[in-house]
Amino acid sequence: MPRQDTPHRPRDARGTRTRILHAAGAVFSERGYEAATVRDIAGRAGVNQALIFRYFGSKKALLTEVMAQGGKEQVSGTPPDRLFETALRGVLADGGKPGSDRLLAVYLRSIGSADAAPDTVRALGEEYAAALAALSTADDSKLRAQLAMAWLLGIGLMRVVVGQEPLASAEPDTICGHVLTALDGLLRDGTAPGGGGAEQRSGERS
Amino acid sequence: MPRQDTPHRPRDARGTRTRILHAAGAVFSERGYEAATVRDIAGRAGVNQALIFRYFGSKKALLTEVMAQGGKEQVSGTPPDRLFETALRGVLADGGKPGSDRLLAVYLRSIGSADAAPDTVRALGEEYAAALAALSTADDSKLRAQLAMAWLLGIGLMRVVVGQEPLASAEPDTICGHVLTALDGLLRDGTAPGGGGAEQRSGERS
DNA sequence: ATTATCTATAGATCTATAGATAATGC
DNA sequence: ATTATCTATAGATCTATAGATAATGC
Repeated sequence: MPRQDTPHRPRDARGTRTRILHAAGAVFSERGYEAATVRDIAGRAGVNQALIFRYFGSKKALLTEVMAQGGKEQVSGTPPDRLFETALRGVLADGGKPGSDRLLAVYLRSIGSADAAPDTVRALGEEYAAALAALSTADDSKLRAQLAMAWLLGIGLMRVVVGQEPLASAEPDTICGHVLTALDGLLRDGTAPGGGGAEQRSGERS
Repeated sequence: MPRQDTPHRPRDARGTRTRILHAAGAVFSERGYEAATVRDIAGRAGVNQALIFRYFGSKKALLTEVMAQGGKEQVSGTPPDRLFETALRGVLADGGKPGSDRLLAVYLRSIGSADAAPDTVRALGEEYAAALAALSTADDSKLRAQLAMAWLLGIGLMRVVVGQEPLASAEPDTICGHVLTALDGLLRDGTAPGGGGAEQRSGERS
């Protein structure tokens, strides 16, 4: 049998770690946590499968690290009144490039199976919602902010994961216009909404 | 070794099939498609594991059957102008009882891994969106309807799967009020939204 | 006799580890 | 000498099937 044409690669600990992280982001976002295998990830990263355990310890720890990258900076680096639109546009920006869009897909695809995912989503959503809640003077401003975040996630789910048309191919500007218009009152007003179905009964203001 | 205390159960093909379906709904909704095992499901149903393959052929076929049950009746049985609120209240109704709430959790938890899930969600969403789209005279009424459906899914995701507070414990009436108020214009108007952030740039029309 | 139920296991994964091999730094 | 990379495999699943056992219908 001839010599395998895979001799040892050059030694580059940091580079290998980064390659694994990027590959994991791609594979987790495409297949979800359970269906993605460490061999898939190692293959995509072009590294030996055992190195994943050397550098990250376990598959779950790798997912946690993938989910931890990115995310928080956006909250502190964006003024609250632009935060929602910025996040929404991040979701809408199509998914070729590595970044927060891919991260969203990782969350959405792993939420069902990996027990770490709901915690991470909850923590991240908590931060966004707290910043958004500051915009409203309503006493249930946090609930309102979370409803807005829920819409954002739902749009990402239908567009990126489910791929439902025409939503999946619609212009970001169009979607953004609809959503921001609809949410304007919810996020800004302190007044109780009056139109819809069954709002808090009108006598009850205390 | 003494006789096993599990002699053959009474023969009840239809009953067994039903028990498996119900147990599958519960387990899939709790753990997601990948993490749920046929042994879990058989155990919960109180039947032998091999019967799942006898009655459904494969684990994936079982998921498909679980997802197929329920769903469609609501669209045809509800007037379009009540459809969204009815579906939203179904999502908000807490999940002890077996029904469409459980079904939603199955969808949300399996969307990442099972390749059948996105198709099913897309098909179901298509029906809802088509009915909802009839309410609006806008030329992008289908997109608007899908945005509404996306909100519904997102709320379910944050409330049922992620369990984010205060959203998870908020009164259905309160959430319903906020959401219906915000969506009022989106689902009813034919006029282009004018408020938000970055609507289509005003000069660029053709 | 028919067929629902159960036992036992094949066959195919997948994560994780122990320890060999080889590239780098001194 | 140190340590990044690779080989080989343990150990633990999990889906699915072949065929034995036993409950029902005639």
